[in-house]
Amino acid sequence: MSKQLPLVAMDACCSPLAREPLSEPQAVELAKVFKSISDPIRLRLLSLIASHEGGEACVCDLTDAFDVTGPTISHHLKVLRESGLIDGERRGTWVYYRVHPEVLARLSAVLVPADPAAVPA
Amino acid sequence: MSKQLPLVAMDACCSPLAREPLSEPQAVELAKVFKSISDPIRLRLLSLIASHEGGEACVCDLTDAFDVTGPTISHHLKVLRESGLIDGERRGTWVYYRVHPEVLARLSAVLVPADPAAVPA
DNA sequence: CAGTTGCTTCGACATGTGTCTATGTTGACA
DNA sequence: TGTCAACATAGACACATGTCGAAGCAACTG
Repeated sequence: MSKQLPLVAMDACCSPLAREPLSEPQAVELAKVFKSISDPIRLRLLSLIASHEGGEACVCDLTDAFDVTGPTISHHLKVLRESGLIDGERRGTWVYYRVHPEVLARLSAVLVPADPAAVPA
Repeated sequence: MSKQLPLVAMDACCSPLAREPLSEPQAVELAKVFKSISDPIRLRLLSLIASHEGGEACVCDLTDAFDVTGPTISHHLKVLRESGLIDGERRGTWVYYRVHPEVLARLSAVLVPADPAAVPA
């Protein structure tokens, strides 16, 4: 269940996008991660897991929050897993997912604009 | 050339993803913006423009940095434009693009993880 | 005006993506 | 062991997306 990319996207990504031009390999890896959060259901899944009490959520909780079938949720969780954003663990009958905050933090850092005045309070 | 979405994605997006669950409309609008930066060429375009001297770059500069044709670059610039991330202005023969740092800043803010300890120095 | 250059738009095509139903797999429990 | 419930995987299909060549538009230059 801990099958995920080795966070390759994160090798040399912490310099903000607006500070210096991204290299092509950096862009390729970053694009994969951004693609994984460029779907409304995956964004809400990520948000539900990250904001859930205890920092983790059961798949059964997640499935109930959407109008799509179980396999579809399973597919989206797999995409998030393979991008390194979340990880799942089976405990008994249920599977619990939690986010990797470092990955989230690095994505956030990449998008910080060059102009400090543009950063909201 | 200033044809862009009215930044609808930004209506109520500044609360970090990990703080409270995203609403469905919020997720839909955010997903559009993230989708626009989920392509390696668009990420590099954004980075080239944002990090360029004076905060703006000519299309001619951008086209030279890639192995794809002019129409393809034009297409990617349109996608970035329609997501509200950049804006273009014609000055004489050339068209210059610049980023909207507020949009970048808000995307960055949404991705900030809940755990403060996870934010890199 | 005609020609040229910079950039965009159009139309076509191959590939990628989200969704479903059907089927596996894993663990609990009788 | 057999059965049930929770998730995952496989295969299929409609639709979206990235790319190109061809054509259009705008501005400079003779």
